[in-house]
Amino acid sequence: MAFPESASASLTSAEQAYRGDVFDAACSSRLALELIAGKWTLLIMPALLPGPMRNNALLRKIGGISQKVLTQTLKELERNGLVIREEQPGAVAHVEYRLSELGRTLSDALVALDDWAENNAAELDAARERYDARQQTHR
Amino acid sequence: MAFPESASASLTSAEQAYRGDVFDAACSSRLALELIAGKWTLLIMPALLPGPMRNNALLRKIGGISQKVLTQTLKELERNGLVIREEQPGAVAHVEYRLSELGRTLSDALVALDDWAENNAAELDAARERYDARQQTHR
DNA sequence: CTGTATCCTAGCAGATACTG
DNA sequence: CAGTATCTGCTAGGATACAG
Repeated sequence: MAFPESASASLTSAEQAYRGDVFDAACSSRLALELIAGKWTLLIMPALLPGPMRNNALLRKIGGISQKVLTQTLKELERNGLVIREEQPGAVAHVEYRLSELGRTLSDALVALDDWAENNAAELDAARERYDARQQTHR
Repeated sequence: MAFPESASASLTSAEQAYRGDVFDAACSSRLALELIAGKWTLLIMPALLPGPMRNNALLRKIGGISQKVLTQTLKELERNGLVIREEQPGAVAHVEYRLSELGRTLSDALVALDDWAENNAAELDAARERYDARQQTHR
């Protein structure tokens, strides 16, 4: 659950000493997994890879997300140290979001997934059609 | 949204020429993304990477999953052509699940995510604690 | 052993309106 | 522009019992 705390007050190089097991429901790596498994995390993080982005820009870039969910997800990502929120000085409100170092390493892995989805979506569609057609005839 | 691509031979030409955009809510690659974004998909697929597994073995290996959700998720993965379900002959019921070719390519990407989660869970924990402590003092 | 069939509930997430 | 505040529907998912 929370046994890495003893050796990781500041997390220098001793952080590699700990390795979790995602298959263990009680392991905190499960929390990490559930965070990054979120359907919006998979889009927000890669969207920030090219550079910092503002709220509205993200809203426009990520089709289908609502303002509320975007804010919620960004806040959760910030809380976990993956995204950095920065209020820019000025008269009008101006906030930028960018990836942390840690966030960038995650984004790389997520981009691979996005690419996989884009490249294999058609094959999945075809498989679904085949499966559903088979069910039709069998029942 | 159309790219020339020489992919799998089992696909029709129309399917081969298609490349999606996950940022487009209407694109079918979104469906693919949502499928693989599921918290259980991220565990089931890598669990099958070493070799075929039976229902009960998966149930034991994947901590926290229920029989119902396991069956549900496996069926959805089978429907999308990622997992193959095979009933073994015999007196007692005996079913094995294994990855398809397509599924194996996805699993590789998912394992990378699992590894990331395991290696960085401690750092996420620390970030959360820092963030929550800051909120405590600021309010 | 491998599921199916219900019932049921917490919380995710959409729509809408308002604030600094 | 960048959020917050509600209200609310939906459905993922847990518990349990039963079936092939």
